[in-house]
This record gives sequence, C-alpha cells and structure tokens, in this order.
Amino acid sequence: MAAPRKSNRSAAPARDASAATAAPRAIAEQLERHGVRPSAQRVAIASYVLGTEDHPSADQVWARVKERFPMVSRATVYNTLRHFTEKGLLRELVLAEGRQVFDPVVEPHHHFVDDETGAIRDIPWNALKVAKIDELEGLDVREYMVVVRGVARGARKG
Amino acid sequence: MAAPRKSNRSAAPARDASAATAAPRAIAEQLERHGVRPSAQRVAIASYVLGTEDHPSADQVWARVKERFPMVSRATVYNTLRHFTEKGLLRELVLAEGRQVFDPVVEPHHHFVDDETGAIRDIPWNALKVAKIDELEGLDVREYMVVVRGVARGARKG
DNA sequence: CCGAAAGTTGGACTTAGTCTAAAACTGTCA
DNA sequence: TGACAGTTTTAGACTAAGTCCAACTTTCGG
Repeated sequence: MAAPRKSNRSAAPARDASAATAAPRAIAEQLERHGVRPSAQRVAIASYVLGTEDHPSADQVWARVKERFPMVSRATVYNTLRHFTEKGLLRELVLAEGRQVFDPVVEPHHHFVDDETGAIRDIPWNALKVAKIDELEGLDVREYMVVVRGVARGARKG
Repeated sequence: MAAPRKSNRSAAPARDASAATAAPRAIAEQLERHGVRPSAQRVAIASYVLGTEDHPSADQVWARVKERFPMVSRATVYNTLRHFTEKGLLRELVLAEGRQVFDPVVEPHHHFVDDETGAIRDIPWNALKVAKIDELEGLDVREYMVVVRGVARGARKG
C-alpha cells in the first residue's frame, strides 16, 4: 500500500518513518507561494497530503495527520483541504468509491480505479488520447479525464 | 424538473400524473426478465428510476418514490437499487458530487457533469473516441469512460 | 501591550448509507 | 383452508463523512 519513494526522512523525530515527511521549511515556503499562511497545522496537513501518491479522502487525511499531531481537529483538516484546493495546491476528484478525494497532482491526467482494492492510480495525460472532445455541441468544456476501471495485473507490490 | 415524456398513464388509477409512470404491467415484466420478483415496491421504484433521464442518488430515488408511495422504507429503496444493479437493470456511477448515483442506461457511454448545476448528462459512446486504451501496461481494463466537466452553453431546456 | 483578523477547536448537527430483527407477504403443498 | 418456508419490507438504531458554529487562541500591525 505505501509508496516507498521519496525517502527523505531526513531530520525526522525518532518515530517510525512510514509517513512521508518533507522538510517543514520547504513546505511552509510552498504554502506561502500559493498565498496560504503556514500555520503549524497547515504544514502538518500539507506535509502528508502534498507528498503522497495515494488519493486520500478528507477523513483519511485527518486520520493520518492525527498520528503525528493528535490534537488537530477534524474541522481544521476539512477547512484546510478546502483552502488548499481553492489556492490550487490540490485538486478535488469526484470519482472515488463514493467520497471526494484529493490529488496533489494538479496538472491534468487520467485515472485508473482498481475494482478490487479501490485504489486510484494516475495515468499520465499522454498515455491516452481523447478525440472529438471539441466537437461536443453546446458544452463549454473546462476539463475532462478518462476514468478507467479494472484490475491491475501482476506486478503489484505492497 | 419533471421529464414529460412517455405519457402512458393508460390504465392507471385516479391519481395525479406528475411523476413518470410507465405501465406497471410492462415494468413488472421487465423486472421478471431480469430475474427480479416484481413486488409493489419494486415496481414503484423501477417506474421512476428506469424511466428517468436524471442520474439520481439513492436518497433522491427514495424521496421521489415516497411521493406516491409514502410508506416505503429507506432500506427497501437501497436494497432494491442494489438488487437492480446486480441484475443489470441499473448501473452505478461514482463520479457525482460525492455520492453514488444510478444510471438506467446500462450500455457504455460517457458523462458530462455540469459544474454549475451539478447535473449529469450522458454523452453517446460514439461522440468521443479514446485512443491507446489497449496500450496501458499492466492493467486489465474492464470499462472506461470520459468524464467531461464544464458548463452547458445556451440551449438548455428543462 | 492592545485590538483586529486569522486560524483552530470541540461538539452538535446533517446527510448518506448500512444493518438488524421483527413483521408481512407469497407460493406451495397437504 | 392452513401451515410452512422463503422472500420482501419495515422502522429504527447505527455508522461514516462532512458541515456549521460559537468560543477560544494565535498572529500581526501599531
């Protein structure tokens, strides 16, 4: 389940290194560049949600952040995720198993939903090509994506 | 909001004709053909959900059905929708504003989500073409669709 | 240090959906 | 007809996801 890339558990405290923790300094700067005032809670939330390859739901983010920051409130996480989304740090997808999920990749891309595990994976924009989208009559298209459902064959490692 | 098509309130009892009510006989037969025993509640649910062009959520179906069948319970509606889906009468989409919605069109097609109203519209399968879907490595594709978001321009009539 | 604005908090509330045990209905067979 | 089994429906409790709000805390500018 965990994506074992970006192994920068550099100056992390003596806890397990399972959660992806980027340097707080860098995260604070990233927030500021997007016009978000970096509070401690926001940095904690960002350090998980901006660094993950999962597509967590809001409640999943809350659970994750609480592990290292137990006194954070649910309202804060929800507000913050909305805030991040408004500021363009996140994208909100509505294709998951009934809940809205957040995707730190803001650039357009497609999605693969694993029917067995429910996991969502990104598909690079150029891996697929949609034709005739500009021929749709009467629709002002703002964005589009292909949603592929199926099962991942073979090479899935935990 | 009401879709004033299929005005076959033929041998219906003396009640109002506001909701789309197909002939109960025909619906019962349709259910039987799909291996669903047609109870009164199931026919009531089917007569709305199989005849609509909306993409209602389960709770919306419940609300609609209760208008003409006030004593129907929520569990029945949820069970029935699941049952219909298993029997291939409905398809369940997971792309709506955070909820699962049902689509009486079982054949593959694409979807347009109106960002302003949240309404979902079908896009015919042949209106778009997705290339390179068979080149996706390591994925057993079961189905796919294009989800288009934007706003409907002009000519929208209810 | 003060006040205002921004941020955070817990908890109540809402909405969507599931679960359950009991009741009601249906078909069958004697 | 009446008894039985299996199916369907029911109300309501429960859970999960998410919103809302009023109060508290923190930060920032002066």
